[in-house]
Amino acid sequence: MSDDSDAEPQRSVPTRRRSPGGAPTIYDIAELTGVNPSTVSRALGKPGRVSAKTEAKIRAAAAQLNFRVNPMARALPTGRTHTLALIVADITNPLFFRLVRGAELAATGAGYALVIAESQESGDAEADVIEQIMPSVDGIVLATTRLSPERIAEIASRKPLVVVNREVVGVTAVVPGVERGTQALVSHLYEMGHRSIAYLSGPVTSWMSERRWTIILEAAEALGIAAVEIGPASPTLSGGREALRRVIASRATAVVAFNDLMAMGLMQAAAEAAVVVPDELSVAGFDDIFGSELISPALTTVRAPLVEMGQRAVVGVLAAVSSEDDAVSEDMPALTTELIVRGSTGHAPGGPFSS
Amino acid sequence: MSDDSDAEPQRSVPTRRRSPGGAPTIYDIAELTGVNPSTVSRALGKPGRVSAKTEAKIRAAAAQLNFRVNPMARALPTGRTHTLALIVADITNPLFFRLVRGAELAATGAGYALVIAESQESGDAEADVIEQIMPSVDGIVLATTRLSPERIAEIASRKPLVVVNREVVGVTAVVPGVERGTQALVSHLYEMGHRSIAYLSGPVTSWMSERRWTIILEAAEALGIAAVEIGPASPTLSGGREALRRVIASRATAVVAFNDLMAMGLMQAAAEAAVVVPDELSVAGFDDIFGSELISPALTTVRAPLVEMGQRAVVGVLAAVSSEDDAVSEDMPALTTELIVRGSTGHAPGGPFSS
DNA sequence: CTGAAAGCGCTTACAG
DNA sequence: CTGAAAGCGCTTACAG
Repeated sequence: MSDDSDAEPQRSVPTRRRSPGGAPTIYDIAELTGVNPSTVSRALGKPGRVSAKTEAKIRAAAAQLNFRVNPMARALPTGRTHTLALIVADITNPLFFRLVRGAELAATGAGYALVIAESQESGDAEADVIEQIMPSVDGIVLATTRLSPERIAEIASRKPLVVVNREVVGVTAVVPGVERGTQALVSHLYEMGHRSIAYLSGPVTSWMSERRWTIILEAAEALGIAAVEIGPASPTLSGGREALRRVIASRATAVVAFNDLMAMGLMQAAAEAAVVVPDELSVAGFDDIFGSELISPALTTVRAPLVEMGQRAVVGVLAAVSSEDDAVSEDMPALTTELIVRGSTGHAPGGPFSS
Repeated sequence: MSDDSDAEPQRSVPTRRRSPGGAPTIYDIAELTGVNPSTVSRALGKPGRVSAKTEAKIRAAAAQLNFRVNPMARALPTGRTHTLALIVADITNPLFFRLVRGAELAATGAGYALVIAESQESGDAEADVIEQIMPSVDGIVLATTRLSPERIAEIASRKPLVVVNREVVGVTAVVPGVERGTQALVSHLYEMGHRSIAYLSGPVTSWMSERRWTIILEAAEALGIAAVEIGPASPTLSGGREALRRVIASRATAVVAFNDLMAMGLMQAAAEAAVVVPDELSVAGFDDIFGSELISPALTTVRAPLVEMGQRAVVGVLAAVSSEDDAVSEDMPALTTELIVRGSTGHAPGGPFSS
């Protein structure tokens, strides 16, 4: 009686998909193994919640079907997307490469995907980008400079957030100790005979630029030498280039730029203006980005542990994500900075060692 | 009778959330405006499907509640995540900065998020990463070198995919025309008196490395000069450094590296070995990455339009995503490469112009 | 240990 | 133009 036109309506078995998207679901596995979908879910989730035998069957079926849990479907009931956002100001700034790599490593290692978004050095864009990405992620690493502390605190109240290279009250921060490297830099310049140092600052909104200047100022005061702040300027090659004139006018014999990019711009402009580095002007930067070693003379810089900073920022976010506890206590050893002396700094002109 | 212990059980009104996550939902808007949630969904989706009046009310309420559609929830019924993946081999290779920026621009401009994943120059990792990210994205841009054409074609059969800097039958590719810049480079070297050129190749699996070598070989043959391939080598600074010995041994007077990073490594090693560039050895690379201009002497290179390539790759994926049509026809003007002559190439030693 | 049910927040035929 | 319902693929109390 295999008659298709049987009067009796076929019992409507709720044949769950084999979805058009093609991807197998837990229903396929359930069908294949003869268990309930919820059992499949349990077996594939935390182990030990299902008999070893059933679990083995289910895992085998999952493997056979090449099953992957649908992250979207999982995110809905759990509220967990297993995705983190890293917001940077400018993707093309080499500073971010190592930071991104560190964050990537830590995120991937924990089974999280990392969405990288760029705020294009604009405060409004920054806020928009964050607002837009927020619902898709479990937490955020913020490595930008334009947002106000109030906005940041507000975002932190909504999602786990870690800021990099700045401090905001009540928000977890990953900031290397700048003192060590920076003081070493000023001492180094002092020993080379410099008695007047210019600091070329970055964006006004940059907490880190402010911080670096403060330390330079204090170190200069302690040594009894002159220090002057020039800027603010764009934290880019051109920001550095455009500042050369003011640096020269300051009569400082050494200039420390907010970052390596600016320092390099300064050196390029100096070369074009036939100002010899370091004989006539010593130049130093911060971060030790790719290229610092390549430029000629190679750039003296205060190196930051960027890869580790990226990793740590992600670890911090993840800790907040899982503990759901707002109180994120940090017990990790302090991150610090280190002076790398290269050819761009030398004896002060007119001093006892000058040629 | 406001007695809590009222015997009559309270009618369980299905009070829809005001979710713990805090984010407002379309149910909140529906409640606030007195319409059905489905109407809210329609009003906020494609316009014109709801009366202007209702839509206005709904939009006002949405704005008031600061509503953002939950991308996960939307992805489930639609299958669209509004997220794209960009897979790169090595995030710290400056080559990718401009590519990433272009991709970012195009994606963000289209309302898509971009997930960046790194495959760490390993074929297995590459496959894993892709497999893992697949369910979360609507399409993929692949800028890696390790995957076999078969694997790539297989992936392309499952999701919209665009490959960058390589060609795979049946898969949309964004590849700049290498001929122009490369031929110009060989001509330039020829005119400088070079009669023997070495090509330092990248990974064996690199389609683009092969392609560049082919063109150099053909150009050299056409000019009647010698060309030799050295390698394969790692597409990194150290890959370049380690190859110097073999380059010298080849007696070629000019070396063209697979990419700028390798060319720079070669120059660093040359400097350490007191081999003067370009007087004793001319060096050139590909891509014109950040740093090429900074190294001394500055690097002669064949520049690729990386930002535009990134944009175009995303546009290509998006086209496939929306047309759902496998036949992606490309009508865009060809992308091309351009020779940038800088200081690292000069007259061949021993030639009529040599010092 | 396992099944049945409800729900995550949205979309989309299906009626009207 | 709008409402009611079903469903996307998963998770997780609730029973047993």
